[in-house]
Amino acid sequence: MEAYENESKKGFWNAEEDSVLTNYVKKHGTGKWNRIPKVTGLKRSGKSCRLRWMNYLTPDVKRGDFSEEEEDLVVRLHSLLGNRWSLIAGRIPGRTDNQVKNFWNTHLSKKLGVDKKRKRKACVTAKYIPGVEAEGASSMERSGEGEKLVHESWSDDLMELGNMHEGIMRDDFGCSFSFPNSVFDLCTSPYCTQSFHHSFFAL
DNA sequence: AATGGTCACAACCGCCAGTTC
DNA sequence: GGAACTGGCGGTTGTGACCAT
Repeated sequence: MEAYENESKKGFWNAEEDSVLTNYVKKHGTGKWNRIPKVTGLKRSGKSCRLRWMNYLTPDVKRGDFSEEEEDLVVRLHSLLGNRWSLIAGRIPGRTDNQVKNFWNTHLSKKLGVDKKRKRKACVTAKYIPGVEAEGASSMERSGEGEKLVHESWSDDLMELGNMHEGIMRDDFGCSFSFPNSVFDLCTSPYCTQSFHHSFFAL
């Protein structure tokens, strides 16, 4: 494998490489990315192949400018999740984490006057609330821990949001607060769908 | 037309967590 | 238990396009 890594080509992909990668994925499916250079002869690392497929070649990936709806969604999700680009992208059909990240960095952070440094590592501890957790296993649920760090980058915006919705989130945001873990799933659970979701997205 | 600055975005890097042996 | 491997994530960089001078 080292040999492949060492002779890996870098930089932009060409049409031929795209074609080789696309054919491989069509035939074998995704996963086992490190096999691709060996099997196809592509002079790219497995990671590079994965990235190229995920961000560009996947059939359902949407190209072009973000719509106003998408932009609005990114802003709202970012205020909730911080720089969790993969989570944000997961809620925006056809958009990848890289697209969302680039869009934020080039458009929205400028537009909203976000200070990048401010967003980093505002550590908050959340408590697991038995019974509140909705369907769907979460890492917190599985861990069985009473308290666990669940998010390292809750932004100031979320703190403000929390204060505005204290019926949903508790009011002691100084260092810890109780918070349904399913919020991580961005309110697709019954609990959140009925409460947090409506409150939050009605902002 | 040439040059320099800025912008947008694709791709890379380093780190971490999960899995396998 | 731990080393090696693999995939995923967020941050950063490199490059081409565009614009102003």
